[in-house]
Amino acid sequence: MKDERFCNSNCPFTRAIGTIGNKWKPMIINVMGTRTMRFGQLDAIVPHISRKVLTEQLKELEEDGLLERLAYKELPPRVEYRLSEKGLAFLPILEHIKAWNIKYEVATMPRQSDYKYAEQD
Amino acid sequence: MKDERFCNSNCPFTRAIGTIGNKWKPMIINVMGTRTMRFGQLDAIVPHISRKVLTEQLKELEEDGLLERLAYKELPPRVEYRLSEKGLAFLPILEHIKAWNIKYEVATMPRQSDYKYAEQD
DNA sequence: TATTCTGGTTACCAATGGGTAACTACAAAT
DNA sequence: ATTTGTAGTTACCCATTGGTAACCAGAATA
Repeated sequence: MKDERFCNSNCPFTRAIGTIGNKWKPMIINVMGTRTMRFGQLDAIVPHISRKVLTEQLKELEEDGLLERLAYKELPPRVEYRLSEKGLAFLPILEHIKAWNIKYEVATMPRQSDYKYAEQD
Repeated sequence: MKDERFCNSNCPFTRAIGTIGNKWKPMIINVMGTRTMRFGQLDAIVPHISRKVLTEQLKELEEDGLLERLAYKELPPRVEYRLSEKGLAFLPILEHIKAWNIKYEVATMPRQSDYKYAEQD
């Protein structure tokens, strides 16, 4: 859930953090990139996320205009998600974060045996 | 607390999100900017934060090399915080986020009567 | 007939996040 | 002698987050 105190702030930066300031949304946006993806794909690719949380976060991202949801009236259902113009405009920021981390990170690298989930990159 | 699953990822982006992917750290970094600030100042200026949470987040930011802590051996104690090179390098990213929000935000503005706390900006 | 497939929703429970208030040390000021 | 001021720490407790598993529709497949 979004923090209403932040979203109701008079500061645009505070409002931005209220909107995308958690760990799940940047992960989802980064995974989607310019692709159109279905719910099941996102569930499989976004690391460590559960269906419940994915559903919540996708709903909020749609409400905030970061992504578009296309539901096909088929059975079994098919739903496709893709970033809106606003969402796409956020991608370069995520690239900066990645570059920043690569440049400055000093922490020890994880052992190969430490990770169990497939991730992009 | 940081999410160890994220911080132990083999993906640099995921690790970055594990490090700064919450709402408090971007807020603290943004408030500090290039200034040197004392604990009490941060407590007063960072919106909605409590001393307990501020303590935790400052400790993690220091551990992750984003800021430096200077404790003077005086009474009453004086502690000063300022961003490290790594922390300063994160500021442009926050500026991008602010600009992104100003450009794309469509949500309704808060009524003046809605906010009670002084904030910078 | 039973299973599979998809994109959810729901109930239940455990873990985490976060707020408040009290407490600390000790010097300086009142 | 008491209050003030700083930068926390701690205990206690409530609220939020998040995980798991079960369940749904309804057509296609075996």
